[in-house]
Amino acid sequence: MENIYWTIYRDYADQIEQGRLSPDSKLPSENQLAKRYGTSRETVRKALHLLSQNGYIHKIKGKGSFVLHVNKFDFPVSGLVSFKEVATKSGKEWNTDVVSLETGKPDPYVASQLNIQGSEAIWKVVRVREVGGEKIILDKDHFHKGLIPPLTKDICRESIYEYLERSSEVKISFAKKVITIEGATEEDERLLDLDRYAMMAVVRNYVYLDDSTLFQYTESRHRPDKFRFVDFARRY
Amino acid sequence: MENIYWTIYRDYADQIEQGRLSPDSKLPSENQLAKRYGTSRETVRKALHLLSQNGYIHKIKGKGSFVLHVNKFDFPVSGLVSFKEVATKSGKEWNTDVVSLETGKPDPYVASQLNIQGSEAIWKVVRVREVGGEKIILDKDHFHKGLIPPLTKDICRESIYEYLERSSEVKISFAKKVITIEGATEEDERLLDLDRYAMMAVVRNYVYLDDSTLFQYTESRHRPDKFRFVDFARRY
DNA sequence: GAGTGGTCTAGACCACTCA
DNA sequence: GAGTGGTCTAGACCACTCG
Repeated sequence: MENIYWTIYRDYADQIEQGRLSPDSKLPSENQLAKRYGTSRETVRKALHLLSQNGYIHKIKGKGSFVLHVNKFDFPVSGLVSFKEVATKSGKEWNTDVVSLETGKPDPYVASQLNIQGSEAIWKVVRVREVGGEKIILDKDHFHKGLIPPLTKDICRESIYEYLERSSEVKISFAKKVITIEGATEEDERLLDLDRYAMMAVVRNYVYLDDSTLFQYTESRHRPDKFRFVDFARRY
Repeated sequence: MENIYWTIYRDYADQIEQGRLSPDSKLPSENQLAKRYGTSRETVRKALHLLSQNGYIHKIKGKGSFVLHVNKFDFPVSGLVSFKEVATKSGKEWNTDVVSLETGKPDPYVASQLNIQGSEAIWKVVRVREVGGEKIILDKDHFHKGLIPPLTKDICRESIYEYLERSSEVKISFAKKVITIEGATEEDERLLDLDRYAMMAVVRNYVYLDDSTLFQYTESRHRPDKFRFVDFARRY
């Protein structure tokens, strides 16, 4: 139940994702929705605004709200979605191999990325992502040790995000992604099925908590032929 | 003046961009802002929500709204910003060379991307972007001819977006970007300073109008060492 | 003219933080 | 307990679309 606007948002986001509402079809008007959910029009508008921001619908003044053509299975979808969420949605066979899970002092580069001073310890997780039988993505995660509950290999094999969200001590708030293209390293070649590719798509992810402290730095290295990033943007 | 919430948004976005409000500093409370702008709290909240979505500020319940560390000069900033906007903000010396500007029938690939049927004509613009003396980006723009006012080489050398926004017949609403990495083509090699690079970062941009018709398809091909894409995302 | 979404108001109650 | 942001309400007026 929770928030009314969130309920409305989920209702329609789910219907659109599952194709039960087809593209170009018209949503009920804001007044109708307000009556149906027993709430005020402004609350309905909050939900529709969210749907619009996330590329589910499009609103036209004087006409109504319409379902957009959503390309499902875009990888990775823009935003803060975890590998597991994306992989399971895509329906492809996938697997995560935890190469290493250790705790200790960060090397200087990571320390600077995480704004770490002095002798603070971190969790360092290295994972290889296998999709369709090929080792394609190398994920190197770094967390402030003091900020999260203890990790295990089993948790890393599933989804660290799901674990953190459930354990609820930690609230993820926002993130910044930087995408660049860089030469493959010796490590990439050793751990992945690189074929002849010499370059990698590198996504650096900086994740912040609710109180705006930086708590995670992740480097996600993708084989270029399998890399695809989708971004939906709206003018105001 | 226009909308109140837009005025408030611009006021603070400008102050933060120009560094007149330093990171971590606290904004006035929503009630104070409502008084100061002679408006209601909900309207102030709309402006703050926009600032928050765009990565300018961060709101903490019970405490207030705080300025985030904005990395200026990130190229390209997430969203619908044109090359000219980004280039001028970065302060680097830049130049646009209009390789060709023609109108006619699209080839089959572009026609399918633009959802063109039958004998509709398009504008096709090919531009080379030079930054710091190097030809780095190849932009191939395609517009439905019937949807926009006529283009000239001079307009293409400046900013097509500025021109379209001023001419006001056309209202850009939302866009979808897809980033992939692909092999360099013979055309890339001929028109750009590619050095030894064999791959390109390709950004396909699908731009829609207010009535949700697709009106532009652009392929933006970047030399990999100069490519950088930044995305700011928020959990709700 | 009826219906739609866009903006705005003046309140209300809540959960949270901090002194 | 005073102040903060988060949610919600029940209205209002406007600009726009369409028959």
